[in-house]
Amino acid sequence: MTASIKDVARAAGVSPATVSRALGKGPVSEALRAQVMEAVRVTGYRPNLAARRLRSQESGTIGLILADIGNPFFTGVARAVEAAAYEAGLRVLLCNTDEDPEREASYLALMQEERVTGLILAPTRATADRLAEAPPAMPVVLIDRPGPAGLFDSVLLDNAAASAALVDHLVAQGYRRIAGLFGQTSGTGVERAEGYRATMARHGLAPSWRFVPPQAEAAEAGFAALSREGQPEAVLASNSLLLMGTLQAVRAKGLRIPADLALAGFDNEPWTGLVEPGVTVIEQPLAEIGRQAMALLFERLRAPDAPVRKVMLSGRAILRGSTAPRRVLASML
Amino acid sequence: MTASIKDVARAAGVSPATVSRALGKGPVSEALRAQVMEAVRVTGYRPNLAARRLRSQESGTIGLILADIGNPFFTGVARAVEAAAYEAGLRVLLCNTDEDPEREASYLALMQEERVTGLILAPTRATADRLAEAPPAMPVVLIDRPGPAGLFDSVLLDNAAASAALVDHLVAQGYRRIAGLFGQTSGTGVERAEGYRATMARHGLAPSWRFVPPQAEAAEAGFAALSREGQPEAVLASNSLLLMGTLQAVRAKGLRIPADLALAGFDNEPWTGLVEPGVTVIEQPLAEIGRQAMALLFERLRAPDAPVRKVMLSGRAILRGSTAPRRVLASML
DNA sequence: CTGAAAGCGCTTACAG
DNA sequence: CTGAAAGCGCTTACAG
Repeated sequence: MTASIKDVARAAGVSPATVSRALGKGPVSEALRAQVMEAVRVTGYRPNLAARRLRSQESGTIGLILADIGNPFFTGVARAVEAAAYEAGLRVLLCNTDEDPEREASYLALMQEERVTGLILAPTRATADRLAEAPPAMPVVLIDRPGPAGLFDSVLLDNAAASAALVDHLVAQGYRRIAGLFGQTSGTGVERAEGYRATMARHGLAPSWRFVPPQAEAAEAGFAALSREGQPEAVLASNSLLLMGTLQAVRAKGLRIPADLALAGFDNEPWTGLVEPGVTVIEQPLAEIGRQAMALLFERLRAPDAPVRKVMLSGRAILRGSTAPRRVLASML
Repeated sequence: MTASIKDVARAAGVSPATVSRALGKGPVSEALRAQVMEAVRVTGYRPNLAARRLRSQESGTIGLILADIGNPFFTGVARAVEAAAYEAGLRVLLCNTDEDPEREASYLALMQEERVTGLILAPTRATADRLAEAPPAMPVVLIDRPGPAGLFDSVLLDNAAASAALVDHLVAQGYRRIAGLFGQTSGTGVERAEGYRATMARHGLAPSWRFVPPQAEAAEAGFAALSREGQPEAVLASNSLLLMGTLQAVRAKGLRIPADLALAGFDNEPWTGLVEPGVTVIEQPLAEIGRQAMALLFERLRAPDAPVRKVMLSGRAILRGSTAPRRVLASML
């Protein structure tokens, strides 16, 4: 089979301990180190990580559990996490739950079995609740989605402020009947819905909203349901999948944007700037979320008993044609 | 720290061997199994995968090395691979190279060190070439991109046929000056370019193309370069990032599609159907690519010496407004 | 069916 | 700086 450290030792005429030291940080004379390197080359030796981890009791791995690998928000965050981990000499074990609490539980168990050094997690609401009862054995940083209050370090967007900014903008542009579609599986959806409702109330407007599964098809159905309650003048969608689904529904019904319906949402994906008109969105600082999550994790590893920290990042509104000022008269074709 | 199998054995009043058997497939009496399960519950025991792998000499893991986790093509394939692996009781170790041969080499080394059971890989051209000299120690299946001929199982799109279909369609719609932008890092880009050139020749048309890095920004620059050689009537882009970059360049120049320029490319991403007009694309069977890759891997594990197999899948052309028939007269605003 | 023992491939005190 | 020995937490022939 594959060469082991013993084979290398034999080829180099040294002990296995010396091979281990030469490959690691131990003190070895230059002469022996060279012999060992040559023997490594000749034998094609590759260390066995399972053995190394078992012996050293260090996995050298960060776990990253995300809700949807197909969502550019999460891939953007994953990139940043991986870059920071790589710099620190750590590996990333990436898992995708598809918003399924059962898969989340299964991956949480896996992370324990892998004895990962730390865990970065974007939990569904169901898992966020359970996290308090059965906290993982390693440090955890929550990203994008809130967990049980005060128990875990977290990096979150200021969702209430972001929703408020969108509603304020729509109101300023002349829209009043503003409806909302929010993801039902995440605490983030709840926070954005709260921000929406509070801001509508502040403006003295009646809210009209639905919680739906975070998928484009669900948004189409949700939009149809909202429309049956009275055609809205504008729709706010709490993530890019819902935004896309809403746009598809709008196109299917032949509605014009923004003349018949204004549209705003979250995540500045390339397509939101390519459709006509462009869609107004809240841009999230993906890379910063990933970096901050790793920073919190490292600090937690250094100081396990430090107080729990919550990092709140602000989104940035990107205003486009989908929320142009409302024309009260019927628009002229 | 965490409980080990010894702790469970002590709590259950049995030997570690019995615990191991109760948790695995070994023969254990129902009574002892129940005792063990209760002890597992009490101690909160989770098996240590590093120890299990070291002892059993089985990683239970498939490696998946992809060129770009941000490309929906690859996330789609990854989903299918993970689903098939999960069904087989295997884990997936997912790595993202960002088209960087150095990172590819580093991840190939990692896969050896993890002793993964098998490897699914979408290599850059640079790595594909090197694969012949230093073949990995485990079975390898290439996806999306060709490798050294006849050495590895592979699942590929029929790229020449797909390019030909797009060129034939453009020609049938009345376009003649058809330019091409192709990704330079992958063998796929080369195959699509070949198909483009051969089909242009078959129609007696002069080809005009550029190889560019597979990024939207590079496509904008590449499109500018092509335009300097004479404004094309149509552009073919060999993947969705290049397609998006071309569309952005077209928008920036104020060109109308298809009146000033027809556009066609690869990958049926949602945005290609949402922009106006929709963009004609070749849809790839993402899930099928992932499934076939896993199937080839399993067969290879079962029969290491079976002949090398190459699975060729066909794309499906989705025709949209971006390639509507050419109007020879200046279009009327 | 069950237990005692060996050993997977490493790293790391312990001596020298 | 170097080597012999122990041991990380499991699984698996080997006996019984």
